[in-house]
Amino acid sequence: MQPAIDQSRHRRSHNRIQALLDAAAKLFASKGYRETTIRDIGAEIGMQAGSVYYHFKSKEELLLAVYAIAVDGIEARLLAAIEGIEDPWRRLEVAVVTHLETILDRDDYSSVMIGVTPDKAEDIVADLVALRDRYESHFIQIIDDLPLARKTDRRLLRLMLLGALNSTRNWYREDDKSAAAIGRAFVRFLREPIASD
Amino acid sequence: MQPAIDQSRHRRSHNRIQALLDAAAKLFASKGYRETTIRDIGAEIGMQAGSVYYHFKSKEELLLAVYAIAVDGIEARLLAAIEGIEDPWRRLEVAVVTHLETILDRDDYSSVMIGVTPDKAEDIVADLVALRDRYESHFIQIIDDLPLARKTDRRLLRLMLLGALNSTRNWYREDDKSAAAIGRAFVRFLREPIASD
Amino acid sequence: MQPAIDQSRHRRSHNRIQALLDAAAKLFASKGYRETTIRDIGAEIGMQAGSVYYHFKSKEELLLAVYAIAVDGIEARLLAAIEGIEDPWRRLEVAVVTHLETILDRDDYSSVMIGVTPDKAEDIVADLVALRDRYESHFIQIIDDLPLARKTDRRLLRLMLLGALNSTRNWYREDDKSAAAIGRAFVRFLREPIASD
Amino acid sequence: MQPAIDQSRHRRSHNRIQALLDAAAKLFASKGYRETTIRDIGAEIGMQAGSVYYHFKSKEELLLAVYAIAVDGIEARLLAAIEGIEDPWRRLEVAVVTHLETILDRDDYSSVMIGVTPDKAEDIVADLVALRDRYESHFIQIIDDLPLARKTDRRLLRLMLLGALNSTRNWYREDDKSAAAIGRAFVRFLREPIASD
DNA sequence: AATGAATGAGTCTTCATTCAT
DNA sequence: TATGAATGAAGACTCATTCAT
Repeated sequence: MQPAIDQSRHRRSHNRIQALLDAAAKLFASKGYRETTIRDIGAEIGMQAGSVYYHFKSKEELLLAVYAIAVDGIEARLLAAIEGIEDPWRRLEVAVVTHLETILDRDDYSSVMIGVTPDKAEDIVADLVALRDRYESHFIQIIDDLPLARKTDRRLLRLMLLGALNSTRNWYREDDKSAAAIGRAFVRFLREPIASD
Repeated sequence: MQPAIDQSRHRRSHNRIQALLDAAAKLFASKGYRETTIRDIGAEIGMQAGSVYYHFKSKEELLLAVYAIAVDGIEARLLAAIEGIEDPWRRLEVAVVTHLETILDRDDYSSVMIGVTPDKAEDIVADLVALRDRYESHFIQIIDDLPLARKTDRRLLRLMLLGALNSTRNWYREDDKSAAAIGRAFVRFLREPIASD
Repeated sequence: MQPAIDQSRHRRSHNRIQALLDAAAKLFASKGYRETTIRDIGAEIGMQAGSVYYHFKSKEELLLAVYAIAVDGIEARLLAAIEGIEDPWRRLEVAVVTHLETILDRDDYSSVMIGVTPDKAEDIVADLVALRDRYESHFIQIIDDLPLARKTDRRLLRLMLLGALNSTRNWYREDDKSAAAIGRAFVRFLREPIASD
Repeated sequence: MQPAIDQSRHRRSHNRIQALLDAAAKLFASKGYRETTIRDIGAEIGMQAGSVYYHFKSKEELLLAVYAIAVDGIEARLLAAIEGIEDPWRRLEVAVVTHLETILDRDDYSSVMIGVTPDKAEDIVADLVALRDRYESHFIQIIDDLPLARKTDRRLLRLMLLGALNSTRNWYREDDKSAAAIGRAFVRFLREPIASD
């Protein structure tokens, strides 16, 4: 008879948690983990610092939650994007473009995952790293499927590519080329000989 | 006859500043700027926190000094390494290898320059950025000299390369391939077609 | 029926702020602004130094609050005292006596206003001065209403009187004449010829 | 045989002490005792903070020295000024004008004496007060010599006058009336009835 | 007579966290 | 669910003072 009440409660609570996560993601992404205060996060959604602790038992826990959502999101996007694509090089290109679009379109969650190094939160480094690894495993797979010259160090290739990709957030500006264009260019640099003659 | 006296004086004081810089570089590099305490730095060389301020007027000033030394050092190494090399691709390779050897050999100073983003120190962002730019300008030059296919976006190429290079510090371990090997591989990935057939 | 609950809540919190203000007023008045520590103030009411910052965002803000209360209080007393008095000289006398009674009865707030020069708190000098000016404007008015010999420099007269009044706190002791007696004497010195013959 | 050497030494040292005193007086007068750093004082004359301690064994000792010189100076001026003047009211006027000219002409030493309350320096309060008292005793004398109406509280009169006089430094500006004019006005306010009719 | 270096106690302030309500 | 109040540990920085040289 009154599930509505509970539902609304749940929903409301869910909303608050969601709001909290969004606020945290936004601030962690823009100012950094250390530089963001629990107070800042609360203020963002009109909540008192103390209240945050009703939902998350520590700042690190909050970071972990954001990280988890980030990985879920970017991973889902990636898988959806490459699904059904057969050509290995095409798969890579799509994966790269998708990755870049996600982190450069100022998706706060992914930005946190890219921008906050796990070691900022001592007690959960392992979890954070595991999360990242889960996501990067897809790139391992994709690169493994590439028809490459014998002896190509695929690990190094992946590391080079991801390093380049993730550092785009340090210099990318709104008026730059599109994320997609940049992604395609990166793949082309690797695939086609860039030297003239 | 006894310039030694003056020298010892100078040397002692100079040593303390040097020790301070080394300690700061070490800690900034390993724990991060924000995460490092003036107390930490002092303790590292058996000096009281307050005493640090006799030599540097603020934590930011200390960071700036470390940054400056870092750039002086890595820039000098780079220029020395590529001097006299005519072939443009060879120049790039040497530059890349030198850069990597510097930052991966756990040279604390360079690590700070690579690892500490300028915006962590509000009052000196500009100086920090200027310092970085000075160093990166050499890569602009080197890449400009490369004989590349028309329409190659050289800026993007540089950004990709430096991004990949600098992110090596996030995954590089002692037992990995040598810095030189990694550097050469990176250049090869760009220069030669990696695809089979 | 139980507004008491809300009241007690409010009252409790209000009490802490009040207690804080009282403690600050007391210490600023007796030891001086610079000489008083946030720790001192907290200790006075059994509060941790850090906790003070929950209520006031800086030491200066606390001083400003004390100043504001001081002016509100002394101004209200003054206006109440002279209200309805028609005779200008009588008004002055009452004003002077009231002023003196307020600051000599060891009213901590007023003592802060009289004893702490605005320039001790850089960021709020202007506010402090404005507050003082608001109070002193009443004396300007009162002296303006006095029937004085042509050419009397009323500004100088006010400055002389207030200077004399406010410096009483430097020498006044409990066993001295009463504040009222002193005030009346001061006015008499100005109004009646003190010279014999 | 070589007193010259010693003399020059003495003289030189004397110069440094004098310079130190002047610097201290200047800074204590303009910024306040607490607000002035030993470093500030040293810097003013190109001397290291530590060196100050060769000449004065503590900051308080330095303040005491400044105070003493201040009193010697202002007292000498006062005595010289009133010497030979017979008329008691004229003596007062000259004393007042002289006092005002000394402290308003930005004589740093006297400003310190007027502006720095003895209690800022715990260990030497007594000495400071004694010094002040010595100077003020002359005003006691001068006022005692005034032909005043029976029952005039001469102590109160002196306190009022000195209070008014010394607080001029809080509001006096360059473009104000001259110190002498202000002094004469103050005396007139007391001597002649200011009321019209 | 003066300096350079360092000390150590103290200052304001910040912040993650706790907890009674 | 959430708040208000408070804590306590830590952090950057200051400054009178000391002392070997």
